[in-house]
Amino acid sequence: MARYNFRESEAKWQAIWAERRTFAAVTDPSRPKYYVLEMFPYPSGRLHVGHVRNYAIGDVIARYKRSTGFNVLHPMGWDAFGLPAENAAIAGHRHPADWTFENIRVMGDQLRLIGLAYDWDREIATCTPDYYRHEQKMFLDFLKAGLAYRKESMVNWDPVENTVLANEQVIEGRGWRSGALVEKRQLTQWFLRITEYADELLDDIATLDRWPERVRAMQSNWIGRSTGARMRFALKDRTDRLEVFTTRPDTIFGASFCALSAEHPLAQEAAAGDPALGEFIADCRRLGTSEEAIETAEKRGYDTGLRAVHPFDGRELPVYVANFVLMEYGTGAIFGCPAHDQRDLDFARKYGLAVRPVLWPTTARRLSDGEFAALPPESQALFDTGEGLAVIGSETLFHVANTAFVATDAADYTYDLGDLTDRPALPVAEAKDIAIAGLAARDSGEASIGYRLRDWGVSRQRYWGCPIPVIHCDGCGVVPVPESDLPVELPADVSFDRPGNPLDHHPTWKHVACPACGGPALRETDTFDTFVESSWYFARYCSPRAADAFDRADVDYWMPVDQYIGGIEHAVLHLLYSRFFMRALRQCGYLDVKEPFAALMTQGMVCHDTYAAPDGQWLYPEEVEPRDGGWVRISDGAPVIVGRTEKMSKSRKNVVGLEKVVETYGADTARLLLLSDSPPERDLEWTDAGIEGAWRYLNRVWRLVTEPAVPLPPPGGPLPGNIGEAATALRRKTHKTIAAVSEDLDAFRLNRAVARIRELTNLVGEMDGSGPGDAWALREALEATVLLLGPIAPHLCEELWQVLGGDTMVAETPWPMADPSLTVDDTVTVAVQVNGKLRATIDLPRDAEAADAERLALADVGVQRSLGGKAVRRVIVVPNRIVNVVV
RNA sequence: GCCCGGGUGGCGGAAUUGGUAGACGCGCCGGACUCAAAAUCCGGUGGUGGUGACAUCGUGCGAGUUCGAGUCUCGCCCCGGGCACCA
Repeated sequence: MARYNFRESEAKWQAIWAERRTFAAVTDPSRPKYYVLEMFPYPSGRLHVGHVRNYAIGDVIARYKRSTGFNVLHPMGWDAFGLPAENAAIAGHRHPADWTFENIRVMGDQLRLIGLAYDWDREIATCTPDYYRHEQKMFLDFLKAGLAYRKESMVNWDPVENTVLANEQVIEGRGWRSGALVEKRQLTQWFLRITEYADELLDDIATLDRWPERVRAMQSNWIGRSTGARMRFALKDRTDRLEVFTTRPDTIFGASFCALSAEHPLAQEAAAGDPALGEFIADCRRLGTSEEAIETAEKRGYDTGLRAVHPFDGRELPVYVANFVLMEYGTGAIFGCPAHDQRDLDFARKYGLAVRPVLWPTTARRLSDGEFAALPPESQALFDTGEGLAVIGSETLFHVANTAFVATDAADYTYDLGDLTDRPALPVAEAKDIAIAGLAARDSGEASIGYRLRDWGVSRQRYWGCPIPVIHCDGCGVVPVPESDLPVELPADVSFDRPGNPLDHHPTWKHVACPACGGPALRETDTFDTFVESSWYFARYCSPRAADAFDRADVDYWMPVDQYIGGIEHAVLHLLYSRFFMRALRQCGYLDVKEPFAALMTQGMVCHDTYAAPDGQWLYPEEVEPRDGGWVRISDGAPVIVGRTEKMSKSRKNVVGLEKVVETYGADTARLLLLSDSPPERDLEWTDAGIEGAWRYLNRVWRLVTEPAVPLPPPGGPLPGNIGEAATALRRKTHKTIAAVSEDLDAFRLNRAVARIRELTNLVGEMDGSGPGDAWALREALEATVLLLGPIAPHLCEELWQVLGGDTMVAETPWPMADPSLTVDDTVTVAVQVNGKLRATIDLPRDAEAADAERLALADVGVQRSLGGKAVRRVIVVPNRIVNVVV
């Protein structure tokens, strides 16, 4: 029995696809386009099977869309700048470029090994000047458009490495590599004005109807728009006023204090005359970022002695510096309303500040004098001090003690303001409007919107990134590099023998003549955050060799990406930055796209069991084997602890090497397992049994095609006149499968598509070929099987297509069409229920009359038995589905 | 705390607009072939009771709507992920 020789076939077809440039995409406005893209990888070393799922999913879609007539763009490239290359340079004394390009070569070969239908002619690497020169030009245009600017900001500074660290690189307050305590340092950095587009980025999420709901929610939360008011409090004995931001202007009558962030200018000023306050502010700074402060979340404050005057009732409110007020949000100052905000209540309880309830649940009612008199004295005391008692319904006491009442839809407003007195069941939104109008009338505030989103800091004190194309001149200030001088290339001769940014240490690179005055000047030595490169690479693929960033005809044709596929870990940053970048580029006239990704699919992780040796060391799967019901280390027979199944990662060593799998089972087998064992968006468990099962199935298909039950007629022959029952059944199954698989692929149900094809295979396997027309039906079924399986197991299917006598490649053969007359059956099996319980099934002609269905159902012996002679009250007939007899 | 997902056999997972729950696969059990094994093929496989046809229970829990609920409504429980002193 011959086995499929995948080694030979896979190499052969990969060579043919490459040689014929089968998957090269050509702009052709006369044809419908389909752009499918998987998030490009960072070339960090080697791929394992877990990395490949993403690409396999995209490949199925690309191949499927191609065969259904779309002009498909499916490119691949490298997100090639980044810190790991520099770390490798420091550790291994290799140049980051060498290290990066070596990894690109290795990983490219790995990707080619699994037969992905990429247009390799469009391959790009973001670390090449050909790529990043355009990014520098974009930056200069952003600068002109006011979308890029410089400002001082706080950064995480590693004093040992002399560099800025990203938040993710700070672990428990220490640098991830040096272990040094990280300092907060004020640095001048470049920012991109993403907040300019905050509203648009938020509102347009509604148009992303083919994005996962959770990604849309995460983006919304990240932008974090909240509407409210800015309001100003006069300060006693001062001429300036204190401005605060609030989302709840309707609770203003409950205000009992104001609070400032430690960084607030007024706090700083007050600290100048109060050393204890200065100490407190320093404390806040220190604890501000530590894990401990966030864990305990203890509210702390310090009275500045300042007094704010309530704009409506003239009460004087103490002004505190409080550790829970953030300078970066709103105005860095708040008013505190303890009765209706939990944080403010916690703070008020700690510092003995008044709690003034001013609105109530609509289900509460205030007490009559008589009821009040009947209350125990301690409750009356609470009410007198404004702590608030009321009755919910007629029973429950409502008492503002340690839980603030936060109304969201409507409330009974009970404070005294000419235009807002005792308004029961007032919608909160309306109350806010009334309060804002009151503020405006007193020149004390107006409606305002706050965002959580901050501008994007893009400066990194790093070598292996895109140089920021500006020059600093003592006389002229910041001078953009003239476009004719682009690209600003990274110098190759750098040294990593001391900490800090090699660009800064380079003897000559940064010394240049000022483009404006010609005098001596210094280049910017910071480079861009690598998220900048990944914010526009997908558009560059449309015209990867164009002299400008984009060829308009190409980018207009191909963009947006029709289907983007990648990990959920990029749900916010990469996707949000890319959405911003398209808008910014549009504003600067580069292209006319707002949303770069029309549809997004976030694939699940590939997981595997973990193995640990007795000493706690992780072991690779190939280092262990099952023995006597347990697991042991192969080298010495030591017992192995099988840990829980986790995402494949090098650190846990629970990875399966790509080459190993491809050598043992072939690329198609690996692809089949990755695509069929779970829905794409869910996690998938890689198991030996799973890969064996996939391998077994492909061999079964191989056998069924190469050794059919009866000799197959030549391809393209006419349907024989005499077709038996078995052949007709197979034909129906074939056409139903074609229809169902097409639907499943359109809906990304790859696992179900595979299940459908397997069903067809099972029926093919049952055919003995003895009936009239069997051979013809078998050929039809096998051809369909090969074409339907083509996107999933492309090498095997090309090989089998040849066996079947195909004169084209599967990759260039149109998707099979289902014959609609064969996708519906003449007879249907209808379930018969008695009182909703299944009692029998009957076969009926399709679309039988309800009366006939009822008659035949009642005639069924099983139905008669369970009726037990009882009178039929009612019969419900759902055509072609069910008959329910009610007794 | 808030926002998203989920909860179905031993396991991964199917199930159209409410209409035969468990497709397909893995595993397991039994059998065929073989000196034996591998590979392959055939049969079985939600629980309980029954020799059996069959009965009965069953989609996290509790109610409800309906001729009929995995699916819809209300109230809970549990798991996973994201966000969070954001005023």
